[in-house]
Amino acid sequence: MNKIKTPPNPDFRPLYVQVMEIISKRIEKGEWGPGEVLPAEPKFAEELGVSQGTVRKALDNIARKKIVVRRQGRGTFVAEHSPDMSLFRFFRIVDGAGKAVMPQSRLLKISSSRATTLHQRMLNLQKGTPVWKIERVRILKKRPVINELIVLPKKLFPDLDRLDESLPNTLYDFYQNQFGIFIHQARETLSAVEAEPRDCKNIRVERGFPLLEIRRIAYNVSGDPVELRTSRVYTRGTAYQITLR
Amino acid sequence: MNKIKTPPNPDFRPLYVQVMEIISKRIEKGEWGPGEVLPAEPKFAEELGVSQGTVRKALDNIARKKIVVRRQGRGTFVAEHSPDMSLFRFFRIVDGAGKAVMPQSRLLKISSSRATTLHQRMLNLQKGTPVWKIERVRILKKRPVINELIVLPKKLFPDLDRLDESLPNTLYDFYQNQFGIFIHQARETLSAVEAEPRDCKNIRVERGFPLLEIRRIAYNVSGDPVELRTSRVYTRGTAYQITLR
DNA sequence: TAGTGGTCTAGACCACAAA
DNA sequence: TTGTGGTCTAGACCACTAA
Repeated sequence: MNKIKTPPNPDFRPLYVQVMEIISKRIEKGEWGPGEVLPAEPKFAEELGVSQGTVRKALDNIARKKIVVRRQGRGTFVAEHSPDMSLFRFFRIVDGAGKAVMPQSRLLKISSSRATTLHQRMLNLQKGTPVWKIERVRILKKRPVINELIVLPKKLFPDLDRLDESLPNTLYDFYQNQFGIFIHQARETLSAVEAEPRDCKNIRVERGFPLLEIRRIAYNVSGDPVELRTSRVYTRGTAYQITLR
Repeated sequence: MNKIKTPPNPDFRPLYVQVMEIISKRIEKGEWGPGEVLPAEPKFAEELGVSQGTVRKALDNIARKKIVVRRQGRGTFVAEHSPDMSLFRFFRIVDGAGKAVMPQSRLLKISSSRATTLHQRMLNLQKGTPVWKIERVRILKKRPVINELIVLPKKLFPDLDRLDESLPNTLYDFYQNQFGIFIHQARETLSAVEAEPRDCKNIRVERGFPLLEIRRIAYNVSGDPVELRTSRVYTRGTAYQITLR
């Protein structure tokens, strides 16, 4: 390592920030996969020529960004999705009592298509790039409540259609295990819309009924958009809930 | 200080957590008001009988919770609201381009009332407790887009009606300056609803038009609910946007 | 028992702000 | 110049995990 710790330091950002960047980049490159253990703090300290305290501060910060998980007595691990945590981290739908719920999914169709102008802009794609379209209905207490359309670039999700039988309820652990794509952040844009014919059919409401439309763009660890998801939600007995701090 | 640092430590939580709690409580009690400077790290360290590093860790954590603000070379200050930051922290409405916007407000009415069953449950009040009701319309580019109803316990906001002329656009800095109430957190529940007669009049939509209803409960630093706010938003050219991490 | 992360200390130097 | 928070180090001990 000659990039850091050549006193006087040629890079004027704090050492621990540089260490954060080095380790984050190595995780992004896949040097350690989801769930794998990283070298211990003293190893990093020696390798990078800084004190263990500095490595600790760097790793603590990376852990706060949920890129790694620290476990006392065991080590520091690359974060991974589990069906369980998906529920709380990216899914904000609650029932009438304010409890988080995870509706079951019924897959309608996986089809092959090309990026529209909307997809281009949202997913940062070239015009006409091949994409997958996944249509699902999500069901709560035997009632269909969400009409869901997911758009994915084919390039990142090769042969997705062959896996349609094994498509699980929570997709982000599936993306991680099948395609090595870790969803790290998402931006959601919400509006109120009228039910269209497709909604009427899938979630059994009358034409024009007010639905909550959630448009989500999901990003990987590098900050590139990876998934575009549009959910149209029936909000009688369900709602979208979030805490602002 | 005998609560901490009497080796062997009778309280088995980490020292810095105990220090966090002590300082937080003293802020809650109002020992230092919004914007005021706290004692310096070495002062706290001596007073509490711990090292400066432990105080530092405690204050860093309190700062992450946005209860204090740290300024290099100046000191550590109790957090305060400004009209500017209100925009980004608790107001999630964006325009068509995804830019944060702050609509202007037009006050319709401040009235005196008593807590309904809903208010009781949401604001943790006794039945029939006196409350204020503030009705406002919020305007973006000369178009009314949000119909807003705010419910506040009278006890916490005495003589609010006398201040109706000076009611500003952003209320949380007003609550802080006029009533010493610092809004620290809020929970929002969103659903899609049909426009009611009142909405039709205030934001000029037809009966039944889909609106985004945002129901917000705002909490003070102690975690007690303080404000109940219902906003019904016209979402053509505006939307609710949030980033999940 | 050995190795991991978690806590705590003491002390040094730096960057920044105000008097 | 003084005092603040920010960074960095070195070393100690603790709590937890796995072999």
